[in-house]
Amino acid sequence: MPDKRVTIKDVAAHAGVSLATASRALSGTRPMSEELRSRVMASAAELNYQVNLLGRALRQQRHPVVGLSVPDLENPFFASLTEHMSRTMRAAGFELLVSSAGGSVEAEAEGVRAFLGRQVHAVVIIACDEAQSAETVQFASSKALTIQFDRRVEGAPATFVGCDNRYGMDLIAEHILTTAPPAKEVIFVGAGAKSSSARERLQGFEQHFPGARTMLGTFSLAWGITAAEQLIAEGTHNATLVAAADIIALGLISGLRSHGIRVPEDFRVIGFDGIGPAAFAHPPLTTVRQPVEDMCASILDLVRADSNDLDPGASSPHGKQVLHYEPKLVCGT
Amino acid sequence: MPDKRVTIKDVAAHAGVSLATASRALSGTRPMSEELRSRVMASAAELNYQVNLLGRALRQQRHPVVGLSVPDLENPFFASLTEHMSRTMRAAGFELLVSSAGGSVEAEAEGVRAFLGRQVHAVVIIACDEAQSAETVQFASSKALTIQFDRRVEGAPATFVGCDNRYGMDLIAEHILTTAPPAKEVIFVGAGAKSSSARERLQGFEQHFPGARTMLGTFSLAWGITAAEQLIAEGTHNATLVAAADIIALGLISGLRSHGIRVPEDFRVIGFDGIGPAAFAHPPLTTVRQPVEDMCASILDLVRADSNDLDPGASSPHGKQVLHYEPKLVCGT
DNA sequence: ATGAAAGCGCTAACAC
DNA sequence: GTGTTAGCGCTTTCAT
Repeated sequence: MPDKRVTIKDVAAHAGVSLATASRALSGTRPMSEELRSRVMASAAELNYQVNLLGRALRQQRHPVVGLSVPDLENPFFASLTEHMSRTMRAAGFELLVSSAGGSVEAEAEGVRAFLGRQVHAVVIIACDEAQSAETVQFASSKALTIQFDRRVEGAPATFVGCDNRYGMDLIAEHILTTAPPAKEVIFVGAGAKSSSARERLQGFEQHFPGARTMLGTFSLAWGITAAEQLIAEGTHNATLVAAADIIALGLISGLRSHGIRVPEDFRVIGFDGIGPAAFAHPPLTTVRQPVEDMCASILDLVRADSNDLDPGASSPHGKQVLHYEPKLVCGT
Repeated sequence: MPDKRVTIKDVAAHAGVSLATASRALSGTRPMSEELRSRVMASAAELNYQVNLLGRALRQQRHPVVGLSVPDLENPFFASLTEHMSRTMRAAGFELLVSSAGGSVEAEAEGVRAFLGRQVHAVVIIACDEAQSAETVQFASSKALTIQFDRRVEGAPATFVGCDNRYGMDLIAEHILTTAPPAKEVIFVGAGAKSSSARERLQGFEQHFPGARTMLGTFSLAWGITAAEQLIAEGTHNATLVAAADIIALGLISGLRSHGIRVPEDFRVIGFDGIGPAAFAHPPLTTVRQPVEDMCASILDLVRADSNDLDPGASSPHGKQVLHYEPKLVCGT
């Protein structure tokens, strides 16, 4: 049964001091006599006092809260990004609000609106849809520091932090060309062009393998399985499959093996992202690992820079920046 | 570049009405002339006005926000629970705040404190540690409606919503005894007793297979792989492995197969939870699926009941309740 | 139907 | 070093 609400007023009364003194004691922002301070702290503890951050934020006109919008937490890559962001922000004294769009742009918009209504210091958004999320990113940018993460939308004036997908494909192409039998067919199993990452990876692939076959679905295990079955039904043998994401690659492997096809003997499968389970696959998946830690650190820097910006909009260039991080090849096979 | 802050005062001034009128027009809480209302709405739109939820919450002394604390988002079962909670709450008009503890009870405590400071209507917590999280649950209970989800701590006066782990083990035992060759050794691969779910599943197993071997690690893919390697190193052949979670089961399969061992021919593996990837394994993992949707709906009911409770603590019994949901066997093999 | 004003909990000027 | 007070943005009596 929750306590009756206890405010700083109650603490002050209990300690026999003024509100200001109680506030100063609790936030430790001003020097004061040790005797009073400890008396206030004792009262606070006794009354089970907990600061009301709403009141504080309203008064201070700022609070250390960052909102993160992700497309879908069932996708392990996004779950991992969220976990890393959570750690990074917490360590730096920022609270992280998370909203999962569950694949819906409407839900995404609603989540971001809620962030802004809650006066978050910054919005970090992994956009659901390259086209349809643009409005949401635009809107967020008009209200708070907004950072696009991993996926970019068209023409929004918000800084982007993500990995260099083209370069990642360069690494994969190089790996294939230096290790695979040249006769082997190379097939791209990607996702529809609803996100910049899907598009860039596809384009990167096409640049290296012009005319090669491409199959597009969604970033999901299910699509990988479906694609595998399609390939089997068509009688495809012995190909190198380049997946646009580890989750698709794992689906491919699962789908191939369930039909008795050997990986990597019959089919070779290569992933992208570097999620945990990829390393544990049998054999370990060859993939391109995104430098998630570096990207999170970069976002923190941006948030901090804006935080220190006492004259907002003056010194810091709020223009669009693009911060690309280099992924690294992780050879499994 | 963010706008200068625009408040309801600006809207009122722009529309040439009082603050009260502007507020009523925007929240639609009172009847008023259509002409004024539309004028206010137009001004709000023109000024790109966005309500400040901090001010509203402070004034109303409540807001429709629920905090969810999870142990670790890299665990796909928790990611899935989070995704489901997000959908459920959003659909019901509640905003969901998510905090991931990343396995640390300190981080968990910090996250929950932040929730409470933010005056959340309810706290839903999947406790990290059966013993060490007790204090945090206790504390949350003293400040807001608190619901324990999936994992329970010792002696906290907070309602619990989760699946009936003992019953789940009954189902698994029955399945094994009716389908496996009796000679096959049965081994439990679980997690240390840091959570109630780990403990209950272990106890459920021991009840059906007294004296059977048990191996305890963590709820992770890595532990499943390690356990598999340990079994192989010992020369174990042909056993039925009961994993305490799908994620462990998937690790076991991966570990076994990487040494050329066939599943399910040589070893049979059974999981628990019913996460998505389990269904896509090859062959599909036999597991016990938790009724996640029902559990989320149940939590929503509890939150709503408390929400409607205008005289808090009077009608609703804020005592400890235990709501068990029945898992269902999903046969993969 | 509309406006004036109080006040949610908190902190930061400003007095003393 | 401590107290008094204004006010952050909002809703909601209470008047009119």
